[in-house]
Amino acid sequence: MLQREGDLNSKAYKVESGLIRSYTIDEKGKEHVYQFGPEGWIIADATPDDRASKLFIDCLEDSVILQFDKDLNSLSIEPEKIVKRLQVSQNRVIMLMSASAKQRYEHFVETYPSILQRVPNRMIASYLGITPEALSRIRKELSSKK
Amino acid sequence: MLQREGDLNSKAYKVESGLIRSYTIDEKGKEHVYQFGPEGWIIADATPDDRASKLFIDCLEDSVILQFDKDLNSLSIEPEKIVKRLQVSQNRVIMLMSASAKQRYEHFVETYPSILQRVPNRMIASYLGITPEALSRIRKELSSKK
DNA sequence: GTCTAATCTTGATCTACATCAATGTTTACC
DNA sequence: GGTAAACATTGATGTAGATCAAGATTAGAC
Repeated sequence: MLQREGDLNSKAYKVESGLIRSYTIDEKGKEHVYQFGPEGWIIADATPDDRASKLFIDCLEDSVILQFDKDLNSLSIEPEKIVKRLQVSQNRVIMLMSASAKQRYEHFVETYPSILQRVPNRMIASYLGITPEALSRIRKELSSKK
Repeated sequence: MLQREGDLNSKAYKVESGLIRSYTIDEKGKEHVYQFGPEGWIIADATPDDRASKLFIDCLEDSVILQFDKDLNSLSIEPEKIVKRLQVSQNRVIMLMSASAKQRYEHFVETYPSILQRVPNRMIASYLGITPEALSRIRKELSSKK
């Protein structure tokens, strides 16, 4: 566990090896995966530094993580990385608003085939914004089609 | 209309006055508002510059817009603005995944009270990821509570 | 290996929101 | 100021995906 909800929020985590994730827990106690972070990715809570963090961050595999301050002046985070994250986030919003659960799953499979192998289905479901049961049925349907 | 889906995607738009919006149109022809841009905001499609744009951008009011290249080297966009947009986007994803339509509407009302006055309800609905009918019923329910 | 706990699957039922259709209400333009 | 078009509301019905519950499978810990 690298960071909890409510923690001070000034750190970013660069994944050297392994796999981490960031997620929220809602009022019903349900987890919602915001992001997976495989090797090379930087994971951080984008809420302002002086506010309490909204995200939990933890490791899904044995990992080597570089922790550093995310303040802008130090420019410790490359701007392209931020823009890249914005791309991902924009895409995610559009998918959540306009695509069905099945379409979102297919898109995930195409976009992150390697992550698919490495995390349990319930976390994929959580990332997609659906329940494990719904994902199971989608997978069944897709596999029978082939 | 400032930008269409499929256009080359190297521009950002700074709103001096007025109000603009970015949105997608899905395969069924339905609009999905990605962002509203009131005075002071910068609106751009975050997809890579060399790819075709996924977003339409147009004006909702008579507006004065500054258009400029969004390439990073020129640093024409202040980094804080990008981080700010990332915050908004992260929040949006979390809301879409974990909150009901009613909660999302209440959050919108608190966060962007001024925009509420300036755009038709159907665009608010679109931003929230629901239909105008659903929004109408939510509003009815909330107003009767008071 | 065996036992326990986590995960995945399957079925039955429920619900939030979508869709469709009709009517009412603004808005804007000649 | 009348009239057409856009927008908002309301009701009836449909549906994707949630929830609940019960097995089946897999994976770690000893």
